[in-house]
Amino acid sequence: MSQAIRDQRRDRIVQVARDVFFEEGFNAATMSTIAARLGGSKATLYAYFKNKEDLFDAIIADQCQVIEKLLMLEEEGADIRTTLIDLGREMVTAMSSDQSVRTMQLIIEESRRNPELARRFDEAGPQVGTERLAAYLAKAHARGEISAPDPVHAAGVLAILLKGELFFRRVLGLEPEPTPERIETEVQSAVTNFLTAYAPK
Amino acid sequence: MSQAIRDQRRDRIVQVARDVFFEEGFNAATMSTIAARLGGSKATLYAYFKNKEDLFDAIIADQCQVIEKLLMLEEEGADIRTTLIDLGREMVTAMSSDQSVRTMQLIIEESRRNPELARRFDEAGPQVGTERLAAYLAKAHARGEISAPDPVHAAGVLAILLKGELFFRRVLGLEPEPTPERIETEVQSAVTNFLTAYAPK
Amino acid sequence: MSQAIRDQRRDRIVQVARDVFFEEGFNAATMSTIAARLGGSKATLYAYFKNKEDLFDAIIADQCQVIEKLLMLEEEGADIRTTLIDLGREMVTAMSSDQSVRTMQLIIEESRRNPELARRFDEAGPQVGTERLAAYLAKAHARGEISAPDPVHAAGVLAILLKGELFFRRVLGLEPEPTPERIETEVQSAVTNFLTAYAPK
Amino acid sequence: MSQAIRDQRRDRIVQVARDVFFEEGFNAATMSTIAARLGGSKATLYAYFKNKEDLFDAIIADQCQVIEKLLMLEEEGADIRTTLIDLGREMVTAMSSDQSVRTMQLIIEESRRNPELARRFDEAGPQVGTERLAAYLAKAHARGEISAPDPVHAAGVLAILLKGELFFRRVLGLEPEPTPERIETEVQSAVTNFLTAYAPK
DNA sequence: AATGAATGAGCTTTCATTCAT
DNA sequence: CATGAATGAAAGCTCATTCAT
Repeated sequence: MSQAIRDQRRDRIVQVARDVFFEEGFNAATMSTIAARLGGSKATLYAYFKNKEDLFDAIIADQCQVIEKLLMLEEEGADIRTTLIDLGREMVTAMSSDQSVRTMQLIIEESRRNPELARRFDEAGPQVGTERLAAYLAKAHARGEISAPDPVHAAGVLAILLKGELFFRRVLGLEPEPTPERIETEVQSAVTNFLTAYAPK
Repeated sequence: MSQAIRDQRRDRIVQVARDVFFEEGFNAATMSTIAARLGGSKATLYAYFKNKEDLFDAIIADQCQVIEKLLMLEEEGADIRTTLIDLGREMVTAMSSDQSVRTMQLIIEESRRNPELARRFDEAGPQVGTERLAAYLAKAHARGEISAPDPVHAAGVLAILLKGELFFRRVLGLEPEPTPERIETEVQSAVTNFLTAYAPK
Repeated sequence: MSQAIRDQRRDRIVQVARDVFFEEGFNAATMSTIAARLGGSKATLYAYFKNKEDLFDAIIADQCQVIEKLLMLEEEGADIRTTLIDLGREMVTAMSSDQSVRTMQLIIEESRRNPELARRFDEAGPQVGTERLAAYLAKAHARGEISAPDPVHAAGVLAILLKGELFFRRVLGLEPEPTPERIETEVQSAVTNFLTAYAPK
Repeated sequence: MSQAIRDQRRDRIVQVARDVFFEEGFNAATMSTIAARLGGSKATLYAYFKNKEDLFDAIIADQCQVIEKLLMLEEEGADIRTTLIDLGREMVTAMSSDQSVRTMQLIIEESRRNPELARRFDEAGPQVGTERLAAYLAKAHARGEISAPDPVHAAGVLAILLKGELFFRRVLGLEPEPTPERIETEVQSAVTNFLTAYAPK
């Protein structure tokens, strides 16, 4: 019971700290700010997390889970174009969300200090997406709908076409979160290009 | 004359400071470290740059110029595949160099404080590359070598295919600087995909 | 009955706290460490002792009792040299034990904050020893075995000869606990010197 | 020239810090207090000493020098009793001065953290004193004035007789700095006892 | 113009101590 | 009564920035 309360409090800390880290970046965010925003004292923070770095890591881990969950949609038995568009929409929406982009930016800021973070993010986000695409493309290839003898590589190409310039500009902070319409356009274009390049011979 | 000496000294500061910022990141790099490495005093630094932020901005501006210069190669009159591979190799080499990647990472770290930096980097690097591709693609379309009625968009697609997963992983710190062989493979794959997708109808 | 339990619990606290204070010193020892080692909570500690200082004082008081008990041996009717060696061995063993030396070190660390501690230690340890020596020397003087018209002063001299450089170096942390052989040598030398200096005229 | 000023400032820091450490002990003394007393800022302190421990070590080193200087008196060609009294007076005065006693107390407080300090103090103070006594006693033995075939051991005995109970009580904080009269009494008593014990056979 | 020295402000972290349960 | 959680206060240390020379 007490453990439940502790977990609940811990979650609140993670939430608040995430907001502060998102707003200010790792260095500019101070434990004082986080404690103040929490309405508690710094010492309480340290009762839950050994140090600032640990707290930060916990937040990134949490974000990785959140992002992983955004990629859970099951593909339907529709035709390949519709399916890829559905999968693509989901991926683009997830990866270009403020949540995901800001996480990436923080990870990049800290990647020198802790390269492990980037690895974990990659496994929870981009790689999960690419794997799911690869699985589907393998089946599509088997069904003769596309010609992708190396489905993993093909998935990489599709993934990058989906991310596109948009994602790149997002990470640089040059673009706001895209509207669903914008996402739709990007995804359509990406899938079209992909299907043309990988059309069955 | 005194001005020439001043400019020379300033350049040296920029050089040294760039090394330190690259090695340590914006926050971890201290004015003391830079001054020590320079063999001068901190006060001298402040005689040339109003503050740390200013110095950093100057370094990014300098890097933008450097990167821009890396993209100056003139395309030859060879066939389209060869030409695109040449251009692509140049772009990928430039964009995935430690120089460029580290610059991007620093810009991302500071993008909240100064979004203008990202804009300038984009204009000096990625956009220059894409524009040159667009110009060439327009001509190729006119010659009927590809079907790209919107050459700017096509250039965006080619650009992203060239950057590929590699570039993202580079920025996340997950990959070392690629070998020329690795670059060659990536470029070939990207150009092949592009030419298939944009083949003349 | 409840009081008995309380006393028992208190004793355990004193024991554990003593270990921690001995290992870490007053400042480095934290109430958290003590509570953790105790398997209880800090608040419990405060139910038994008003504050850290109080707890420390209790430990020193306890140590004084322990040390006092080490000096309880009754001297035998043997010849003076044998008797002084027996008494001396006991004193040196007691005073140069880790227990006693560490206590002295802690007292010295805290002597500015609470000079009373040193007084109590002195009364429980060194003074007790000296008094017993004085009592015996008075009798020996009466029996004409030595010439010590001021037996208290003579006892002081003997005491210091017994402690010797060894004790001094022990307190500075320059020597480990002496072996029985080492003690024997020191005691013999001290008693010899003493008996020569205080030989009956 | 600038170095001279730096050294001067450093000396002032050592002086002030010593006072604070003497008054408060290592742990209770804070860098803030020292800086405030200095009229400067903490950062200045850290420009001269890497950290608190370093500053403390410098102070102890300085005190060791001071104490060593107190033991520089050259013994005269007077008779042995007078000479030993002169040497003894000097030793007791030096070793029981507040300066020396407080230094020892601080060293004891820190001896667990840095046992090296105690060693250096021992070498600068007590050992120097004992060595000088040993040198003189060797000569006196050669002249047949005393019987001390092992002059080093004899010097140890004399040294401990000189320090006496007084010194131990000083270190425990039980006695104020002794008056010259008190010192005289102690020294006379010690030398008398020593000369009786080591009288030529 | 260049420098060595100085500093104010602030950061992370710790700890003795106290409540609410 | 015992406890887990919370905290105010402070400590050591750092750094961008500014003077005095």
